[in-house]
Amino acid sequence: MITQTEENYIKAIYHLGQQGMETVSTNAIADSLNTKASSVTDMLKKLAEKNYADYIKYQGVILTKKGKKIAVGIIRKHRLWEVFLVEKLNFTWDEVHEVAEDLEHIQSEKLTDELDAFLEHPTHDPHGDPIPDKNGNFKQIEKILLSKALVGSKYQCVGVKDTSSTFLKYLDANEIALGTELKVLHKEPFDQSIKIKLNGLDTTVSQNVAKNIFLKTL
Amino acid sequence: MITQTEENYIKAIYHLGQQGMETVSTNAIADSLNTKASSVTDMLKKLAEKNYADYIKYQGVILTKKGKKIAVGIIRKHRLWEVFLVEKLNFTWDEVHEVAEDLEHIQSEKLTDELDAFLEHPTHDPHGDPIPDKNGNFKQIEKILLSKALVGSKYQCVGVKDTSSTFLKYLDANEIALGTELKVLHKEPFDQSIKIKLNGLDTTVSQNVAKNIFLKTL
DNA sequence: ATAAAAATTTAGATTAATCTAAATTTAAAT
DNA sequence: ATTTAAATTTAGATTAATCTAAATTTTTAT
Ligand SMILES: [Mn+2]
Ligand SMILES: [Mn+2]
Ligand SMILES: [Mn+2]
Ligand SMILES: [Mn+2]
Repeated sequence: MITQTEENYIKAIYHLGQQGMETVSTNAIADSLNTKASSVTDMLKKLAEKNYADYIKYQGVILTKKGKKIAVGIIRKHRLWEVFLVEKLNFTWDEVHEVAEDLEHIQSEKLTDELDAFLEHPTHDPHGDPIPDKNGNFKQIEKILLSKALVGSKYQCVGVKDTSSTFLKYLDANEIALGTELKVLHKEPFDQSIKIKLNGLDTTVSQNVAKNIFLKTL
Repeated sequence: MITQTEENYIKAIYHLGQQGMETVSTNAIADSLNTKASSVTDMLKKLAEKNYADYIKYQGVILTKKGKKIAVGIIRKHRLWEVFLVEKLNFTWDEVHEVAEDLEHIQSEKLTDELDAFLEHPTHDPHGDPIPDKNGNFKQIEKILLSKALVGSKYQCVGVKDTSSTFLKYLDANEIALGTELKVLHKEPFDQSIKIKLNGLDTTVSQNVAKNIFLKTL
């Protein structure tokens, strides 16, 4: 039996460790879950106790195979629900994350698999993130951040890092969506802002924005 | 802020009080939620404290207007999800209740209303129970239990009281479904079992079964 | 009207998740 | 190599939900 709270911690560890391969610090988890470090320590002991994670005092935590499997299952559900909300229930991409945060904890293998089939086995969620299949497999496509793109090259927008409503609404307002093509015109040395050609016209985005847009080379 | 547990208690009180009009006893709630009476007492104090219910020590509990509104909202979600699972995700009517028990607690007005629209505003769930609309309104159709039906009369099956998987599977095996027409042939005085004509042939059902099938007079 | 039975509440514990403040360990800086 | 700072853990409390066992109230039966 696994609680919703345990699931949220496991998912956070997975994401912070980039697929659960790296060791994750107590404070990083506390920040990402908006809790205090002492609460995290308590939970890490429990997760280790239940064999979802390997944890060494003061040294950080890393998911076990069992923990990774749980994480991928939750992420699969989260992303499938996001697709459902956008494709079937008229949600916009900035509205889905919060609701999916709860729906991802519903325990029913049949529900998940039938939802997957109903949506015709989508491979990516509304933010461009890949959806694990029933066996937990998915391929991360080659993508780079706009902040690391090369001046003069052409790219296609394939994902976002920040999925907050404010950021996604900013992208909407500036007509940046998944699939949008752009060319990097200039990178300002002073503040790292980037000028791009987008839908015919020139736009400048801040470094903060550039660090949250994933691109694929064209 | 309302917890999932509080919601489950409120729903139970609503159902036990037949739309929350009657006073409900501590033990009745404990039975229906599989908890102990002492736990119920604690929760009743809390529900009263939060103005979801009026509670008098030793005298029972009844929902306030605020409590009833919560209850109807949860029931609306529960039944909409049941329709979704059957209509869109290939669940059978005996599989939906358990999952809906969790889905009913997802808090998102947009989700509920869009789901309602996506399903084309269904009026009844897979067990024949009416689905409250956005304002909490619904009409209970005139229905009687098979156990109280008149010998010689014709009826149509419009609902079930027990929604357990075992009971619903029994009905499937005996080809009794919503919409099925039947005629009451005989009521056995000894054990209250009832002989009915169903799909052309004669069947006998126990009193226990008869007490869980709702009929509409034809 | 009493006594016995049933229902309900209280008292005292337990488990999960969280917090603040203090103690400890590790990392960084002189 | 010390000292200082940062990160992490421990100690001790708190809130929600639950339980068992004991006490109280209400109901039922004599
Ligand atoms: Mn979550
Ligand atoms: Mn997403
Ligand atoms: Mn429920
Ligand atoms: Mn139902």
